[in-house]
Amino acid sequence: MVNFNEIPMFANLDKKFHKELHDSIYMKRFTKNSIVFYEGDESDYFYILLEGTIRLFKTSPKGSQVQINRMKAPTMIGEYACFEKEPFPATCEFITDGVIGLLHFDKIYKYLDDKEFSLGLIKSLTSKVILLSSLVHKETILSSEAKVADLMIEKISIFNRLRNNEIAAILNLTPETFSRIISKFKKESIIIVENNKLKILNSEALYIIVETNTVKECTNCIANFKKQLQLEGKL
Amino acid sequence: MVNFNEIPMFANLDKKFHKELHDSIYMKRFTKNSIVFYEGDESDYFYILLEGTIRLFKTSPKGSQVQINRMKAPTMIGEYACFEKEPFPATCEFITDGVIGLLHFDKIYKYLDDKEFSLGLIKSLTSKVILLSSLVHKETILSSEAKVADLMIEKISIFNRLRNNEIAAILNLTPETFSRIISKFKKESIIIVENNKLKILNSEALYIIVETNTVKECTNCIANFKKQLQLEGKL
DNA sequence: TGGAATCTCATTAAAATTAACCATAACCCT
DNA sequence: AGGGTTATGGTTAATTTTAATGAGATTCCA
Repeated sequence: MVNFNEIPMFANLDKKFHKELHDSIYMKRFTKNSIVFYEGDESDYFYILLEGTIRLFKTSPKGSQVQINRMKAPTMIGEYACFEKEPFPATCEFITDGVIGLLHFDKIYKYLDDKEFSLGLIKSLTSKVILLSSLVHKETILSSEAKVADLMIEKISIFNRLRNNEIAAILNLTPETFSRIISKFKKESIIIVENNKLKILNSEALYIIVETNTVKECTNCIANFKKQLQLEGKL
Repeated sequence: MVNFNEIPMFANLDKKFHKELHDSIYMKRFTKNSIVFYEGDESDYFYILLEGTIRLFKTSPKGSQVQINRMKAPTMIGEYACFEKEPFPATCEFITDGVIGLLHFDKIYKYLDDKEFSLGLIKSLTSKVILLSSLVHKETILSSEAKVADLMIEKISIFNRLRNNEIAAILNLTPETFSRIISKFKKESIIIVENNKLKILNSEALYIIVETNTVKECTNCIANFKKQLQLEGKL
């Protein structure tokens, strides 16, 4: 049973449409790792993620995956592709089990008479633009180190929730590169791991990394060296 | 004098609004190379490009520019940033002389009552999503060679209209890399330049480059070598 | 008006950088 | 113990950076 009040786009849609929505929406259940649609597919349906988490990714000719983003229910997927009658630019895969609601484009068109619905759709689209534009920023401006530093600043919780493999995928880095960067940050005393929780010791350094795209080799080396000498009573 | 019928978003807006638009729009003239707004600026105004051509680009910490796209009048610029109250993700610079119309966000909000206007705005947003998603594709999936090949397939005219410098900027390549790729394509007899016009000799090869991301080193070398030998009568 | 000086753009080569790729070892946990 | 995960070393590929050069155009001024 779908509660449209929970879905931002439909929440403010005139209630008279809700009954009709219930009748015209087609529900489909997916298991973990199953594919909702492939990059290049076309569709006349809106995909509404009602339950679970999905990820969108592109596949390069060599087979490597570039992750666009992860999305949690409730949200709309690929609505612009439908509006523009364009093929999906990415593959959609479930990370968990979940449910997708399918709604034919023709229905949507009718709802645009409702200002609140239009506004909801516009909001949904603008948030996609923001998302893509931040992706462009990450992929074109930030170096690998800056990507990691940026994620630490923005969403430190991810580092304690997900495996390093998955974080690397989110950042479109190889696990090796990611691991090396983490090691480097530890060596620089920018971060530390205490009882399996990552803690930021020097957030100033992280900001500098994001802004300049580089970690100065051994920022704290001299300071550490002095401390070492002090401990040994030589200073 | 602005003709709103020429601007897709306003064209279908109820005519009763046109008079009001004329009164509330603030026109600003720009010269070539002047900046409309900088990456990070915020604004409560819609920017409507009425005359001329602009380009949007990001600047990396090292000072290099990543071009997002070029746009010709008439079009809307950065409408999503305004909707989301987000800073502009890129700098906007005039390539030619031109005119921008500024319209306060509050006005826009009112026009959303008009379904055609909403739809126009939605269209404008979806086209931005498509644009960004194709940019993501170019920057994350395509190799340098594939980028050039792709542009040759999609818009050969650009190669005869713009300087190599500018084409390189559009593709976010250094002029050197771009030049090398062009030389390579010539050597591979994929393209040829006749009276300053670039012509594609082997479009099949271009498609293969885009799909596989690589030019097989000297695809035609063996064939050419055989031909050479035949000409010399040694075969 | 001719020609030197200056600029811009294009090309080429060599060096440096970044991050992926490959292989292998270490590490955990259940 | 063994599979998934993480770490690390060595190598390679792609592209940028730096530098040098050339080819046209433009300016400037005697």
